Amino acid sequence: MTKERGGDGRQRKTGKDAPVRMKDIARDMGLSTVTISKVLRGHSDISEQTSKRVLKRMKELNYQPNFAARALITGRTWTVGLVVPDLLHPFFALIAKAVSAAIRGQGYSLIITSSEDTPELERQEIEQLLARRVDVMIVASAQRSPESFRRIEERKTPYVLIDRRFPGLNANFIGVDDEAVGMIAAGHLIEQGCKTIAHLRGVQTSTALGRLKGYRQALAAHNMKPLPAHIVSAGISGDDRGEPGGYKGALRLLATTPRPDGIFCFNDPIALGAMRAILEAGLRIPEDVAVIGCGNVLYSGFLRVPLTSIDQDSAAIGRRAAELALSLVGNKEPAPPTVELVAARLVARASTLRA
Amino acid sequence: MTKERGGDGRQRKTGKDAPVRMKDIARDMGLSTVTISKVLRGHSDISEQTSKRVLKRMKELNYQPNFAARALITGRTWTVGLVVPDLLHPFFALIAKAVSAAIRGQGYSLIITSSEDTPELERQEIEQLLARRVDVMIVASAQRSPESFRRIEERKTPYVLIDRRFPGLNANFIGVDDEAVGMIAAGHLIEQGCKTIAHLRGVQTSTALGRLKGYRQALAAHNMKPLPAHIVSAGISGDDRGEPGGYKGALRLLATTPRPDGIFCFNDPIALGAMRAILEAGLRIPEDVAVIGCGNVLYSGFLRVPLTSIDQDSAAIGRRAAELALSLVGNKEPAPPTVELVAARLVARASTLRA
DNA sequence: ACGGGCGAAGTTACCGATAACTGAGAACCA
DNA sequence: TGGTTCTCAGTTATCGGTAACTTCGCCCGT
Repeated sequence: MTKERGGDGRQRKTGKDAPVRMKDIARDMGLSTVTISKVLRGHSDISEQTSKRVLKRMKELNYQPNFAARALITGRTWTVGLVVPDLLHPFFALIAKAVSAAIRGQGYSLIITSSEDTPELERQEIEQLLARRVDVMIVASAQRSPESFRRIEERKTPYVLIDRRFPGLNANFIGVDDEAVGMIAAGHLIEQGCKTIAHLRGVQTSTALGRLKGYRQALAAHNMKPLPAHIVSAGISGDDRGEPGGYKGALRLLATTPRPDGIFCFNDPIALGAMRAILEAGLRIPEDVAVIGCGNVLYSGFLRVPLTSIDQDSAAIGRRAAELALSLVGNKEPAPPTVELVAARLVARASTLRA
Repeated sequence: MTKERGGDGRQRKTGKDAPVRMKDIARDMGLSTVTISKVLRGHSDISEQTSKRVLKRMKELNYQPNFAARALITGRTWTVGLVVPDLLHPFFALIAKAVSAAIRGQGYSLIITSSEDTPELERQEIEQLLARRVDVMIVASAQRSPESFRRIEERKTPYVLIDRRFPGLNANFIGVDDEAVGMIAAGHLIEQGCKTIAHLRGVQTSTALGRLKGYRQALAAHNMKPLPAHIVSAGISGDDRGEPGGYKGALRLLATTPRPDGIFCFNDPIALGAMRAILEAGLRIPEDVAVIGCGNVLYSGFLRVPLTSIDQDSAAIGRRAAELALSLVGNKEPAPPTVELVAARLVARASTLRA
């Protein structure tokens, strides 16, 4: 009648090697499981001698704690979730890399998901991460509204927004000062002697709006005012961003009168498309039209015309976001939100230097 | 004396909302926990009527199973581990994106780690993934020897190698036929009239060796034989790959006599560096030196000289690897290894077209 | 001598699910 | 009518850890 299931009767010498458990070590050393557990967690209850012996035996047996069991009782999964719009975009790839590096060695693992710039998909991915009970989330959101984040807050999972933020959502945020970005970019074009400066803007995100605002401010400071036709969106609904969007947008800009002699592009892929349109139209960069991008993440120096860009230091964004995220784990009370803007800086190249 | 811990006395109406558990639903409906569990798993034990009611209530309460608890008893974590040498390299970024897309909606999550092209770091990352009991691993390895993989096999965790493989390791593999890549690339240069074809090779990996072999074969087929000085490694020990390695390597090649009039580069970043060196030396591409890369992952069409490259269809590699990986989960006996090579194809651009 | 305090380890209950078995009726069958 | 099958659900024992107590000596002070 004796039930002989795994629990005790497990064979440990047959080479079947199911992973070693605390129970195995405990029996092996004539101690209780709890003692082993305490040693592992550096509990003060244990004599130094016992502790050393146990640690030694753990090494020998190559013991690895079972994350699932631990998570079940402690509620912590030692997992960080990262949601980005597109892993292929170097800006986000670099952030992912930086986050990964920052949590490495802290015992955390990183679940990375891509929303493909689709709000609905992003919502689902966030639900998945919540279901997995990640300890904290880092999100570069493609949402239009902050609703999903209310959900995260309900679940009391801390999170950090990066790159894009939401008006009215008082959340942790790491990113650049997009207004400054817009001002630097437009200001640079003005310095280079551009008289008619257009903006190939992004879709309705805080980054796009901020850069637009900065662009307007820079122009206003020099008594310039953009024509409505000189502010064109590179893609309407997420279907047409990046290079193709830049190409089409630039075509529209080139058809206006007066034709712009400088274009500030929301990001580098868009700038790439814009440059293609400009060159195909038989115009010269930067003599006829100067182009500046944003992100500085492409092999910008190797392009047909090396592209001037605003560097956002995405590695720093990723690193700081990870550090902030880890600091939030395990807090009883939600800490007051931290907002941190990293510095943006101009990297001037041939596409704007009219020397 | 009655212990009143979480178990039963949990308050569910206070807005404290700890996640809903099976137990909550069970009590709510006057059923047992097990019944709920069976419904969730589509057990045939349950009447359609009960099943529907339970499912409905689950939806209403937004029930989400606790992965940790499930993993603890079933041994499955519904987690896939992906190890790549560098997330920033578009080739691997695209693979990550494809893997992510392929497992999306299958209930799996993806833990992505980067080895930074360091064998020791990769070993550690693999250990982490094993400790987390991922269901299956996909690895683009930076190892020199297949030792770490023996470890994975000991643990009976299935895995799929991508891109790089190991002689003597009979494992699942998805990648390109590197010999074919080398032959196509060198063959193309020959067709374009190059007489002296050099190779900027990669470090000691199966990919580098395969491409080198294909390169030699293509030359041999045309009675050409490369000078030893015309085969240069773009980086010795993982410290100097990519663009800088290509630059330095090309400088060495340009100093040889006879000077090569065609260079087959191990990958696109290396080709970029090589082109920089060539242009800086006052030579023309492709008239003086034709350059071909491999990967076709950069914005190759937008470069100063648009780069001819061998497309490896990395999206397909990622997708197939993910499909294969998922098919391995839960198999009792390790299935005989699957090896699958995706087709490589030439994308000719200005850097080789001598019209 | 005796209660108190302390160091070091053990007991017990539980985290939230699932595997494996048990049980109560209803339907079926000879 | 008694036995056999089905149906549909419930009981019980884990999974591998951890939190919160409890226990057992032993040294101390009064």
